[in-house]
Amino acid sequence: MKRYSPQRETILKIILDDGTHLSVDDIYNQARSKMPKISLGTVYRNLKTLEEHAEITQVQGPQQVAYFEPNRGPHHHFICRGCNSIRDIKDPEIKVCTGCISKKTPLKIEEVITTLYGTCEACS
Amino acid sequence: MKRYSPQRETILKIILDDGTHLSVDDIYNQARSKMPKISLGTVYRNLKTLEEHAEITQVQGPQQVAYFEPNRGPHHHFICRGCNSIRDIKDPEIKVCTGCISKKTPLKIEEVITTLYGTCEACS
DNA sequence: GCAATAAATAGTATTGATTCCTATTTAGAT
DNA sequence: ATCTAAATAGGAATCAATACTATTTATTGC
Ligand SMILES: [Mn+2]
Ligand SMILES: [Mn+2]
Ligand SMILES: [Zn+2]
Ligand SMILES: [Zn+2]
Repeated sequence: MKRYSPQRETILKIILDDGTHLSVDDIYNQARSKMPKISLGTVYRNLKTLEEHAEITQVQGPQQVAYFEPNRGPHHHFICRGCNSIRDIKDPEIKVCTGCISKKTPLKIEEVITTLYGTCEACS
Repeated sequence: MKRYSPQRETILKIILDDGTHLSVDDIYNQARSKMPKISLGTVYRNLKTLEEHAEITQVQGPQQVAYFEPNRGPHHHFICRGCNSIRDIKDPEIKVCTGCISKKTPLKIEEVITTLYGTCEACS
């Protein structure tokens, strides 16, 4: 982190306190209630910086919209096609054998993202 | 398919003939070389229709860009972070135990999408 | 403390993929 | 041949994200 700023602290705190998956707009609105003059560009810039420093993680939600959550180790996501809600899946059944794949291709695999789509209880 | 149109046939043929993963712009440009007056809106509309009728599949590429390919059964994708190229991964090692998960959650899982990110040979 | 300076910000404009709108054309049915 | 719902071309609008820029602010060295 190159420099400290109250805006960055505010944004990080919002994400840590919430603990779930927040859209940029969620974060922007919450931040504005604390710092009315904060700009949307600042939110985007800091989200990027915080992600680069591994303090938060970006999750690609439905319709290409980004969501952010605190870094809490590798896990997967379930996205409800009814209400677009996102929730964590920690089930270790979802495990990809990266090593096995690596032996068979000349590709360097750096990350594997598995996302489950379906219908949540509320939308059933 | 509600109705036939030469535009739709042209678009489908481009995707079937190519066989790889084409961006909307790729498809639009190829289509224009055959039908100079075709509009971008028509390309988007038909891609959506063709996908709804399961003749093609949409792949979500990097940076919110959609790619399309012929329907050729379930498989996964590798996306190179260097050149943004997409390629198929058919390795059966990538297999998620949907049944196992289903037993543990009240969520209805309808689709599991696994995407691998990394660096291709050319970009290494 | 006090400049110097590099980083960060607010506000605004711009981009770029996708969708929407509407008058016109067209494929398929009777 | 006529009718009508579906599809089209062309353009405007949307919307998340980024870029730009003048101004503010945190940090470093005196
Ligand atoms: Mn999560
Ligand atoms: Mn594919
Ligand atoms: Zn739901
Ligand atoms: Zn590459």
